[in-house]
Amino acid sequence: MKTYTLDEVQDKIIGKKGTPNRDKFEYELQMDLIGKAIKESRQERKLTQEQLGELVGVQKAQISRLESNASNVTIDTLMKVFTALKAKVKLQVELPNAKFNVAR
Amino acid sequence: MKTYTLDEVQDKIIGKKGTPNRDKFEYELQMDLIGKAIKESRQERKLTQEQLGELVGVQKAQISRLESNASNVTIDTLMKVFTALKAKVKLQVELPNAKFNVAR
DNA sequence: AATAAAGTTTCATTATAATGAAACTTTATT
DNA sequence: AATAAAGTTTCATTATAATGAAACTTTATT
Repeated sequence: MKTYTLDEVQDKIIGKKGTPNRDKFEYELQMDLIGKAIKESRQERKLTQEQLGELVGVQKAQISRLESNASNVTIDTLMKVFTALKAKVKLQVELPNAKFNVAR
Repeated sequence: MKTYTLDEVQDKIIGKKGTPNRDKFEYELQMDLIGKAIKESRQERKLTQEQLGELVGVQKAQISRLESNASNVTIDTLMKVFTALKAKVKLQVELPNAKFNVAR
């Protein structure tokens, strides 16, 4: 099976690190994943959009929109959905250490 | 050189588990902790609110409000801030398996 | 093929997130 | 103690997230 480094794939497809396009893509990628995460979680729970909507307290249309990243969701909305799915959600923030830049 | 299959790349981008850590902060994704994450990250970078504001493109007042959870931030806002801080942010969604409940 | 179920899109409305400006307060520096 | 720097709060405005309803499309079932 052919394999790629993460950087190889990303560089080739979307440009080198630090370039505007790359930053934007990674940023959008995060956003895209939100809807994907909701959809996959819902399917894992074997629920229809309508059923999830009932649990959350919204119409199925709204679930559809959330899954398709139709808008820029708030944390509140995100939590309502994942709570309904009985999912544990964590935000992991990693600050790559800048020490080595200084060490030169 | 470490390589990845396409699936592994996906896992890496999405963030499954067992990811490396340096300065890693894990927060339960709750509204009140978002601000804390921003503040601690900013301080880790030794920036004032005004300096971070310049990087993000907003006034220091806005940074202050974000850090104090004055509102229900959107993913977009969150990403703008963490991108300015050169932080990597991952959303971890865990779906506790219901199998064992049934087993009983 | 018909029908039902599931999912999507559009339109319109309401609530509120995002934000600057400026006054204000708290904390640090001299 | 004075002064400067950093951070907070309030007021007002604009953009948009959240949402239902209903028509519509796609997918599954009979």
